[in-house]
Amino acid sequence: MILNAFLKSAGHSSSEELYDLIKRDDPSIGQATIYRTMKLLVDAGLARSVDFGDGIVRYEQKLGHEHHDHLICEQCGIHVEVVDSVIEELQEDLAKRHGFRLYRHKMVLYGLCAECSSE
Amino acid sequence: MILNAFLKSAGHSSSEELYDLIKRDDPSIGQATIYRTMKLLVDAGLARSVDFGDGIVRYEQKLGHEHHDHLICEQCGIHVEVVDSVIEELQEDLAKRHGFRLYRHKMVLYGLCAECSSE
DNA sequence: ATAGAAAATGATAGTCATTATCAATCGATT
DNA sequence: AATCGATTGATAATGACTATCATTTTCTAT
Repeated sequence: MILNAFLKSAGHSSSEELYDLIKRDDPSIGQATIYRTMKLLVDAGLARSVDFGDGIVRYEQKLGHEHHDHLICEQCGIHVEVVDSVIEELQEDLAKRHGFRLYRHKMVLYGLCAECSSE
Repeated sequence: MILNAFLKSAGHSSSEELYDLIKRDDPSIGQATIYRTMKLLVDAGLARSVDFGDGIVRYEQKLGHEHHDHLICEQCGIHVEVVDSVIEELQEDLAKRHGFRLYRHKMVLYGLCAECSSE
């Protein structure tokens, strides 16, 4: 049921948001179960957690959903998924230059989207 | 007093860490004051807050301390400040390509440092 | 089927970093 | 010195999340 709600939800949902959704179908569900299940989905490789820096863990689908970074508008909150393969390579190089073996990275770009810029 | 402790502290200190330091000189100080003051220092342009993704806000000096990103060893926790001007440019391009005006970004690379790799 | 073990659930209390509140103190200005 | 606003420290509150624990629910072996 939780998996279903998660898969149906487009974008990046928090456990809290999913809880509100699922409660509509089954008011008896507890939020601890949502938190637990989302962690399980991450372990199972179905979900990936993302950190936008606001203290809330959001989840996005992982299946057929390649790695990407995020571009967020600080005004309206809209977010775009982006990837730049050159940046990815340079990150590898950068880490290697410092003797690090790179496991993963987090990159979030904050700015103003076209809409909000023109206002 | 807080500013002093912050300036003396090398690297990235949390309010909590600064509190422990300052308490030694003045046990009467309250931690709320540290939290408040660190925010003031950020507003005043003396400090910059950094988010390593562990739920703790750390502060670094801003004066004469250019923008940079972070490379963190997931084993021993050591962190290195890095900059790659090409990456920075590409981030600008990337944002522009999506119609965004870029204000700032956050990039944290997680991996294993040379030390920890060789163990 | 069925008893007994193991896992999952919901309710709720607890964490932990941070923030709000509020009375007391400090400080500048008259 | 009196006044009024800003700052402080102590403490309660917040909010996202986690731990606990008694109670189902779900296996699994018989």
